[in-house]
Amino acid sequence: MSIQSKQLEQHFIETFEQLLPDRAGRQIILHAVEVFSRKGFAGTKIKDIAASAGFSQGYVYMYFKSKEEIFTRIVELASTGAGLSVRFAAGLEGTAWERIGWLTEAFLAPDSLAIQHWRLIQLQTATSEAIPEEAKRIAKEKIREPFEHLVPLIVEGQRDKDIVEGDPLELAIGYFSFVQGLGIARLQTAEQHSFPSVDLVLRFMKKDR
Amino acid sequence: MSIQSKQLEQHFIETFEQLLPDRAGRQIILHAVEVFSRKGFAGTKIKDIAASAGFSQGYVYMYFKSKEEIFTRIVELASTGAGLSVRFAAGLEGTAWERIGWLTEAFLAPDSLAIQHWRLIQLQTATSEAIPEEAKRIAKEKIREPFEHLVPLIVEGQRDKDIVEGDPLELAIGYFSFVQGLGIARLQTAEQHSFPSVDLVLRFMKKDR
DNA sequence: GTCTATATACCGATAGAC
DNA sequence: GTCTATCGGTATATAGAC
Repeated sequence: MSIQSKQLEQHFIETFEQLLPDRAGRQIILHAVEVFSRKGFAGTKIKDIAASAGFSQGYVYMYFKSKEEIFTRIVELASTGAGLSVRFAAGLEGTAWERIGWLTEAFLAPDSLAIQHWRLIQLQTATSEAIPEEAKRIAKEKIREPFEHLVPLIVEGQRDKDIVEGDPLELAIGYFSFVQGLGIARLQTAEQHSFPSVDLVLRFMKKDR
Repeated sequence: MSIQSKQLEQHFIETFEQLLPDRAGRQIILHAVEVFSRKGFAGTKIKDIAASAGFSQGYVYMYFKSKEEIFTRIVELASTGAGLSVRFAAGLEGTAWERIGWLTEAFLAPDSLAIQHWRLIQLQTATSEAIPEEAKRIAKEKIREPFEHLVPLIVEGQRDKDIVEGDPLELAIGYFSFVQGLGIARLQTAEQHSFPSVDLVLRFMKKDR
């Protein structure tokens, strides 16, 4: 794994460290992310989160006024983090093609399970109606950010003759779809070998050689 | 849209027509697919399904003994259908590359919303723990089938020099991930233009030209 | 065949004890 | 600072009415 993609993962983790509340509230959020990502919003009981964090059921309400509030807070963090990751990658030293490669490497890393959990939350937010209205609103509002940082990177790569010609937004949608799909596939397939490499993933947008 | 991918869609629909029960049971299943796909297993109330199908809440229990049974039955149908679609595509007349193209076309068709709903159920089954144990078991058991039909097709495409060299299973995982990711993206992005074409999607596995 | 009414259980949220 | 007890609402599943 490259130094740059490790930096990216580190940046991702540090960003959340800052945004998270202190003490018990932090424990609750961190465990809630994990439980929500496995069971979904409706399938998660406050008792599950409390048990996971090592507290009693009622104690959670000392820090959050409702299940909705916990979920909405998490969606806000996840949505912000997605945009920041891409922005950080875009700001690294290197060609556009290299920077996209590092970003992809970080996204596909099998051991960055933390990132996977946050992405599962985003997935639910995107596909399920049974989540708080405010969470939906926030997610919808922030979905543009990753695209806003990736599209200029793609345009630069096209100028460098590394990326195929065509609508940069179409390429960006293809990119995030592919990466998102692989993140899901990684969770369901047991076999970690035979998993697509960064080079194979980026081949769809690589200019003919 | 090609004749072949229309045939594929038609085959998909007809397959389910046969597998579905008669009369009210069928109506319940069809509406349950739609509601489950929008709200998830835990987020769906029997009342929602009943209301959607035009029945009272209690009436549903004349045909199914529990919510779990409805969901499990749907997962079984969806899992079977996924394998059959790929098998049908593999059996069409044409080169391996053409057949993969038609399959992709059918998968990405924006108007085949029925297919999208079935796929969302599969998505939930793959990513959520808050679903019936038997549904998980069935989904896990049947996930191999689409791969078993696509891998030989990829090998054939490699022999024809249309598909890049490399582990066919890796390419198959990449393919289904990409298509799955695009299916999700289609549901969240409003803009239907700027959506990746079949050619762009398949570019990642196309042999250098 | 279809609906209404209800038993039973569970969960989110609150209040009060230690 | 943390837990236990409980209230009120809601959902599943059943039973009985039309």
